[in-house]
Amino acid sequence: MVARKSAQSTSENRPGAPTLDDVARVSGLSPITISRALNHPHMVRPQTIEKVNAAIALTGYIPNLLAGGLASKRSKMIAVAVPQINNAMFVDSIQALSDQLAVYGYHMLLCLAGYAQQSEEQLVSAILSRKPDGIVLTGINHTQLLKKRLLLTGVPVVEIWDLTPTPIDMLVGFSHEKVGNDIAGYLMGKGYRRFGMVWADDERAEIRRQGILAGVKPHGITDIPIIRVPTPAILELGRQGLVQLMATGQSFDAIICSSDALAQGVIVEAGINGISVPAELAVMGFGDLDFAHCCSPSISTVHIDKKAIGQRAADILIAKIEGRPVANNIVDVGFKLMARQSA
Amino acid sequence: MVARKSAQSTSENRPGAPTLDDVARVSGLSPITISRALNHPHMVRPQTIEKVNAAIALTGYIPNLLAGGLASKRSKMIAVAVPQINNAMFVDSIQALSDQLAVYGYHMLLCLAGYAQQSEEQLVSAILSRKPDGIVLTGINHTQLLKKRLLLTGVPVVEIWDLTPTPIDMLVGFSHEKVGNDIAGYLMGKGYRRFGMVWADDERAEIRRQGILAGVKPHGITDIPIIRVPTPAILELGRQGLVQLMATGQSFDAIICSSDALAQGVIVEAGINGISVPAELAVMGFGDLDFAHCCSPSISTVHIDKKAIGQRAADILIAKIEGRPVANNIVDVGFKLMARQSA
DNA sequence: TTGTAGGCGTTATCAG
DNA sequence: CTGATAACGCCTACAA
Repeated sequence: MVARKSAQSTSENRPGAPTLDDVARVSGLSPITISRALNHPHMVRPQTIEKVNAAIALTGYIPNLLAGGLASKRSKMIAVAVPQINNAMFVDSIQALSDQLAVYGYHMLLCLAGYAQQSEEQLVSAILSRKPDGIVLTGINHTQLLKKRLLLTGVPVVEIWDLTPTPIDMLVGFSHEKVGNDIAGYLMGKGYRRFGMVWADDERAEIRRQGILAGVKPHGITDIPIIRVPTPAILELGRQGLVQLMATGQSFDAIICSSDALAQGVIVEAGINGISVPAELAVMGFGDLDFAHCCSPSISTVHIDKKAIGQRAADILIAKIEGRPVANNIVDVGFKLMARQSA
Repeated sequence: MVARKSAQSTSENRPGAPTLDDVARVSGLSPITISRALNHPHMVRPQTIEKVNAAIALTGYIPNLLAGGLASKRSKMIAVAVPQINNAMFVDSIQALSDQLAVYGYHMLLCLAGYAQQSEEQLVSAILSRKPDGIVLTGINHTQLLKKRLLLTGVPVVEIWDLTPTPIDMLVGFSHEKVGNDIAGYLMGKGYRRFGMVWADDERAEIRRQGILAGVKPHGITDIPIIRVPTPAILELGRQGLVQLMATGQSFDAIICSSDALAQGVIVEAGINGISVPAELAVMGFGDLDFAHCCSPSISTVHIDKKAIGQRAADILIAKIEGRPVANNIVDVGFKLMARQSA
């Protein structure tokens, strides 16, 4: 305790991690110059940058984005709220979104409602504390309070996986009602009339169902027997769905499912019961999940460009954040009905 | 412009969002009391808390966790690095991890290496700037520099989905080598000898392969024909895999796949070619994905408690962060071979 | 149980 | 192109 070793240039005697000041001291420059070298290199002479890099390597400096974000009011972070990720539908969009955000230098704070069923409202409120530069929300149904809060803070918001002329801010998705209409039209065109449904408990699936009902109504069909299943929709539930439909004693010539996994389950169950698909029973899916095109029989379904949803969402969100013009705040990525073997 | 309305008590004339000071002013308390009411309610009188809540509601105050984190050195954020999320294996673990983190009041920064193939090292370095309170890493293979960095910063780390006696810090996973051994033992026990493999290009899958090879070696089998496929492993690749294996002209009695999706593909392809499973060809998967138990034939596979991995990882990580004792820094969740119809 | 003083690490602003 | 100064919003001491 008598004589302390003379403090070395860097941080010999300091406990915490090296800071901008340490780098400044080592390089003989001022802190702000280090900051600029890192964030606005074009404002600094090349040889100065080299000095800075050397000092950074020497000190092992890691920037503190909490401090940076506090000072600059930009966190370079995007919050993404999804109901659940173990739903095959969303995963590809999230992956693409994350990839594209990375391109722009942003990180993703992923918030899952999860089993705890924390409401989206609470979730987003909590997230706002992190000061994300932008927010991605799933769907277009949000509480009034949430919308108000979002509008109040002014954070750029992109809603995905649905369509409305009046998004909170921006939107990338497609019309589930139209999907339903097209499915109805396709199956009617093929001559099917005795429909049954195996349907996940999901708000967008419900809109597709309405679209289907609207599509078959002109043909005198006013009701379709339906078995509802919980999310995430998995093969097993499809099997159970068909069993339950058959137990009603009615006869069917086409089963419409709210997702490909359910359709696959219906097909498996049909196979076990000696019902040939599509000869005796047609099966229609949704989503064009990776297995749909190469099952046997391949599944007739609706293709969604899930990757595009994530990518475009990142594009317009970051554009807005960085002040670049956004051509269109509503992006309809559409969909494509894939006529395959099962229906 | 002549006379400005007299400034109202809250923020009428202030541009930014309301801060702790605003709440303090409105409630007639000091900022620190507001802070405590929010973060350490037990240190504040109930009626004071009510006053605070009223003021918060009035002002529409949203805490700023960037500032809070900077001051307290705790960000309440966990960074999670996963190679890709559109890999059915990881999704359930991530969901469970996120759910459990939410229980403890932490948010998840999800970082995907993604298609850009940004190295994990760069990824984690970038992440450290956000000052996460903890980090979850996939697997146990990391560069020396990364390990050193992590050790240096002292952030608690949990590695998941693999096993080693020498983790960086903590670990939740299982032995892929043992899985391989057990698969070999099971199939040998069933009398299969002419093996073929359809295998994803993945480091953990490779370890399982080594385990299988080690397991069959005592029986005089020194090599197994293999078709390698890229990740993510999907049904289609399984089909192609079987086609390619058959094209070699060799005969097989059991196809071992690195994942259930591939196994499903092999089964589909076999079915199309009139090869009966398992009578003429056995098929083994891995992962026990949701569809494995209810396909037809059901898939013999290895069950991993994916949810437990995420949950336990959250548990020990948060325990360590919050200074609670961690009974064991290595958690082996094990696995279970599921003997079903396909093999 | 509540308040005061000071600092967390960075960047905006303005000056040179 | 570089630097000095003053925030950014909150929390950890310590004191009352």
